[in-house]
Amino acid sequence: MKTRRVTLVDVARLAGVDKAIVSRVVNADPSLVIRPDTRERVLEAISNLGYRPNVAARSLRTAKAGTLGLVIPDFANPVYAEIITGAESAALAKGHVLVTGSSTGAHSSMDRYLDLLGQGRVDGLMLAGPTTAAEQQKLESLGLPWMMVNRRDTGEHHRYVILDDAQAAKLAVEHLLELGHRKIVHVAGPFGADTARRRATGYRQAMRVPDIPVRAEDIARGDYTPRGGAEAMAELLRKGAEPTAVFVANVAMAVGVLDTLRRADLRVPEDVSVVAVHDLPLAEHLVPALTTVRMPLQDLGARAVDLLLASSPEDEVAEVVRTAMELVYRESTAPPAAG
Amino acid sequence: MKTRRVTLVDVARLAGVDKAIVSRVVNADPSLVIRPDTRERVLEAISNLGYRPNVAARSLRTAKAGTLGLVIPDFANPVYAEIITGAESAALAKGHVLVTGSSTGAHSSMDRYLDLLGQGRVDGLMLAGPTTAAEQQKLESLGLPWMMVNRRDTGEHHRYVILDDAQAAKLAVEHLLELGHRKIVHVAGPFGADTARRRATGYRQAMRVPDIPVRAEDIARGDYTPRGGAEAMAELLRKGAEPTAVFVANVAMAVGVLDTLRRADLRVPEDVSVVAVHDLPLAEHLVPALTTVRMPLQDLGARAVDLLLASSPEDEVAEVVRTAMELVYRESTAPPAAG
DNA sequence: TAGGGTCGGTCAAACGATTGAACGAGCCTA
DNA sequence: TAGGCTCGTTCAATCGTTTGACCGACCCTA
Repeated sequence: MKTRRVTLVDVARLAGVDKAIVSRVVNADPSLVIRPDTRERVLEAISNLGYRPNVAARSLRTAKAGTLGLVIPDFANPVYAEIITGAESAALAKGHVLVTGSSTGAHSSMDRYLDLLGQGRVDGLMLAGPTTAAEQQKLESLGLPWMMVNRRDTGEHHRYVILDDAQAAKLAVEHLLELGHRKIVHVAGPFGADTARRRATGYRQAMRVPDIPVRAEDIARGDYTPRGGAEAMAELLRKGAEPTAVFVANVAMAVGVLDTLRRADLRVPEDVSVVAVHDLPLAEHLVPALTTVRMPLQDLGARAVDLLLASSPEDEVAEVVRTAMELVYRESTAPPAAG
Repeated sequence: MKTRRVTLVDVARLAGVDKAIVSRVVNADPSLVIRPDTRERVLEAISNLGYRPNVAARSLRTAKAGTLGLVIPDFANPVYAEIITGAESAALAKGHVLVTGSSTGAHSSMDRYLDLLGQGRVDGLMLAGPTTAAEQQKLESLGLPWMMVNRRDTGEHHRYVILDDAQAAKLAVEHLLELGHRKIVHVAGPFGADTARRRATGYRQAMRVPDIPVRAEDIARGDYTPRGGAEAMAELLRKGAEPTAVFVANVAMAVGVLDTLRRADLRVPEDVSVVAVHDLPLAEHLVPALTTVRMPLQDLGARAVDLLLASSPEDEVAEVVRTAMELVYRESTAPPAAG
């Protein structure tokens, strides 16, 4: 019972019109003038036969795939889950399908993807996470619009969308300042990540307002992982800093920071307050529940899609998404102990 | 500088051969007999021009998209992240691209996806997570091979791949038994989830070996969320069960279980041991670090892809992936307190 | 009644790759 | 030297849609 797939021609035959008519009806071509009853016949034929346009043929003809690509480092990282969610939603709203791939799996890599995507599989490409200059070079050569998401690209020709990380950091630090903290240290992210650099800048800026000096030993760097956070916190304690509060550059490191503080018999928030960027679902279930700054990561993903669809390969794109950020006040922050 | 895209014809012209030759070289057609120097010329032309086959044209001709679809409920759930990772890796290994979509977003739904996928966008479809009978009906009508992943489908015509959930449950409960526990209760998953039912069955089976009776009040049901787990645990305590150990059907609920135990001033593992299925990255960072049973979720995703690619729409597919499972012994389980 | 406008369609040429069939040039054999 | 075989390559139809160009019928107007 090998039912051949239904094509435009089948519909046209059933409706007694030319396939061109059917095509224009399907695509709501504004230049089409048609009698209501003819349109009715066509629509009926479509639904009777269960016609669905063949995407390959359409793509071939129009040179548009109706698909966008998003490459992330790792599906297991919840930060990317939010970006994906936002991007998918925006893509669907514009009638596009989103292909999300990870660049760190056993069989995957940027290169592998660029090969597989070939020509005409996607209309544009978004890269979240680290990318080498060589890869950016290769991207340019594809002739596709592309964009870095949550990372500034290097190079003179800019194509990126990022969030206002400095502002997020400020919100976090201001929260600590308002609670009365003055000895506030910072567990920063890796030097290579520009998000980490912007958050560190925001920390410094916020500390400047009440004119609290930030010494070198008030900042330690981790690699955005729990272990990295634990080590960075340990380093801060070892250096003799006796903070009443810690601003941590991401939640993964905050997990490690809490571990280290627990081992050092420092209670959170009684002895030390902890606040981190950004508000992952996980934050609520840590012990104590973590105070965070929620960043608009879904908006970031959505905005990337919109910009991508609106841009040509030659365009310059550089945007900072400034949707409101919010401090989520939970149990890990409190006023410093008196005295 | 609108450089026209490079096609087979361009390559053929440069190499001084017919485009048929180029096509066969690109696809490594075994029926092709060709002089080594000709092949060399072709390959050189390909690389000089940077030729990449047009996917749409190829799909149109071959009626194969080279793409598989995977629909999950939610990107933020780390369980699906593992399935995706496995599926992506297997798809790439077979030269296919994986399109992953979520069915619960603002603009997405099963239906929306089925429409968007149209005809010829994917060669097969995998559904992880709940699906209605109506949706299964619609899937059948697409004429595509499809498959439920980590869920048994209803209906007489089976298409599913699942894991051995009962075995996972047994491993967890046996671990508790070996530690010396006998008062072991179960926080089960929602009735609608067949994974939950299989895990409950495994719990009962394991308890039968040492002939420990399982009473109705030894099992409470949650909805696979932290809150659900917390409530189920509270219910168990209220019912007067004085367990020395809890087997929890998933990690999300275990988070809630730990909360409830903490609130009830029961120490873990001194007063109550807790073990859960499956080993998410998160488990290691809970307080105390959670003992779990690691299930081969990546294998599940990979196997689904392999089966999908090997099956026709009419085939029956029903497989239980039995890759070894492993108990991950952490801090939340210990022998029961003496006396 | 010739000329010009709508209306309501039809025609046919792309888009780029795949693939069965055909074909010419050598060479071998009888 | 004709016929057949192998080798290496070319020919051309085909996949299903899109879309600019064209066309016939009808009505209106001068």
